[in-house]
Amino acid sequence: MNTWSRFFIPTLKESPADAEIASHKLLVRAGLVRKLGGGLYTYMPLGLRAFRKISDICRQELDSAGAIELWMPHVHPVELWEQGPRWAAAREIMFRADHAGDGKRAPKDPEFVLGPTHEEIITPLVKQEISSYRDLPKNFYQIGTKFRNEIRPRYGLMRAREFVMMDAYSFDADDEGAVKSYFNMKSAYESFFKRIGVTAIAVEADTGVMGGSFSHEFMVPAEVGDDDVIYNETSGYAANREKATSGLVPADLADAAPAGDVEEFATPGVVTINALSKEPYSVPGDTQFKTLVYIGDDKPFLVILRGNDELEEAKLGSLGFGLLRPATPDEIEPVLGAKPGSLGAVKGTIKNPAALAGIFADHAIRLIGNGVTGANKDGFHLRNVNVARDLAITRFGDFRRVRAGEPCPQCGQPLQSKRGIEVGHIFKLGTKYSEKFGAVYTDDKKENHPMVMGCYGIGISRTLQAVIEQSHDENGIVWPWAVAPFQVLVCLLDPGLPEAAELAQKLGKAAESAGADVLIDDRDERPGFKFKDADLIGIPLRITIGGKGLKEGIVELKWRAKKDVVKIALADAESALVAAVQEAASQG
RNA sequence: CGGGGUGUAGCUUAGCCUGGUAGAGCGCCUGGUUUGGGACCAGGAGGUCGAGAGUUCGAAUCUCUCCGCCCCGACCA
Repeated sequence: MNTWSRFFIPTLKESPADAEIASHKLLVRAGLVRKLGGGLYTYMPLGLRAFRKISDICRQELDSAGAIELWMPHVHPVELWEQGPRWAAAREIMFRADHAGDGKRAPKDPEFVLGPTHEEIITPLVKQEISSYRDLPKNFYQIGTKFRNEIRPRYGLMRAREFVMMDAYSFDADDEGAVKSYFNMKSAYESFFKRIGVTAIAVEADTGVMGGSFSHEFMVPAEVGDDDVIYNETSGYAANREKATSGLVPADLADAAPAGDVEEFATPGVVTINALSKEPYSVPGDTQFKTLVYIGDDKPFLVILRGNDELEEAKLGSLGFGLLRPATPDEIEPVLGAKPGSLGAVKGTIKNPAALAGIFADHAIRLIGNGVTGANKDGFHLRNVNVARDLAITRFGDFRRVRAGEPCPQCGQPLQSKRGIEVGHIFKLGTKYSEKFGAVYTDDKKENHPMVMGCYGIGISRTLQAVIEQSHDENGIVWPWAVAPFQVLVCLLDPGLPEAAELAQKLGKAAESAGADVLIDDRDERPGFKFKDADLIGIPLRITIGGKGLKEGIVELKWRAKKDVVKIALADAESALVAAVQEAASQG
């Protein structure tokens, strides 16, 4: 049994200056982690215990879902990444793992990188090992360290450079199987989050640099989250804002007839939607066309939105470019013939249309019908611009950012929005990686097919912090039973009293045999000090043994999550403690 | 990488504007008094003031460069 004096829990009265949010402060104050550098943390003994609880439960849930654990290297030969489908985008967040010396080896490009995830490793492995439909499906997973050179590490473990992730990769013979694997993992995730006592909701998500066809994120609702979840309680619709759609544009909307000929008018000095909406022009934002210029794999392209809509940059991913960025004014003028502020996509006004990779319009501009846009001539705009007649659109798509209050795409009721922490992600990848790496199998008709993949991640270290963010009060952490580093704290107020110390041992052992992890606070400290520490580190069940209580013939039982203290006669202490442990364990 | 901030003992910080002996609280060590919600008294250890250069008789303080860290933006588990 662990005693506090022998264990190591360096608690702090004050919050470290560099911690901003509650969970980060508590991680440090409760002695769970210590910082080495930006985004680099040591898991202290107590923190490691909670961390292990989470990863063990994760492992159990994946095992019972039929996934198979393995362990892949963290150091990767760079060639695998160069061969993979996303090297251009992925290399920006990857650490190089060059040799540290300088003399012996000829300087050249990095030979090794540190793994940010393992598609590029597992796919060649499976190509090598599996070639028959008889060996499919398979789902491999590991729980290990990942390295990402985040531009901005943040909030402690929330976005770290080195972090621990469960990553799984499924391989199926066909699409139907892949969908089955996908939903199998989705339900494994759901039971995982339920077991660790975390509210995490699955939302539709963008596939990002991963590629693939569809995807869900698991979000822990929290003010400090980095993501916006757009949802509607009636229909159950929930999506990351990057992916969210709305019912703003009716499916049966007819294109407006032209309202008249296109006319040019002078707008000297007007370079914003807002300026054009004011006197003397008074063109409302929702009747203006906004023309944005982006560079996709070195070629410019246009995106057209309603004037008062914002571009949801992630949605440009559907266009299939590898690298995307906004164009600079210097890049825009030679192509369109004007500076930003007077841009448009009206046929015949674009200076060098051949240079464009395409003109992509958001569906919502069809609501405008006839509107105003830039003339591609500095200081001039065009009116009576008709969507169907005048704009040189390559194709329509969903590019705008959805706002709260717009109609839900499923039920039409207003959408709502809240912040969330992304703790898990599942992707149906398709054959993107298997084709690239030649992971094919032979079916029962002797035909070869690429395997259909899925990939799955849970940020274990991030989840640890999300638990704290979701479960704390002004005094400290309130651990859910299943992930608490210890579940029972025996608070020994008078460790010098032999009968008290003896009782602590006896009750501790009883709780242990009932299945709890027990910590005895045997330190020679004042009671108030020990209670403060107990609240801070958040052990769910506290049993207090003190000289005073012993004289009265009682011990005290207190749940961290509750206010009241229950006094229990000495004779009943053991059975009451065991019953409490069993009850907590059964409720999870 | 752009914008903003910050760096003084293990932690939280004062001092910087207006240059002149580095100070406090917590924590730590010793002794004593205390002991049911972060005790008190006395004594003590602990600081290249992020690094380098410059200005100056003299720099924590002023100037420049670099570095670290934090926050806002884009990326992600």
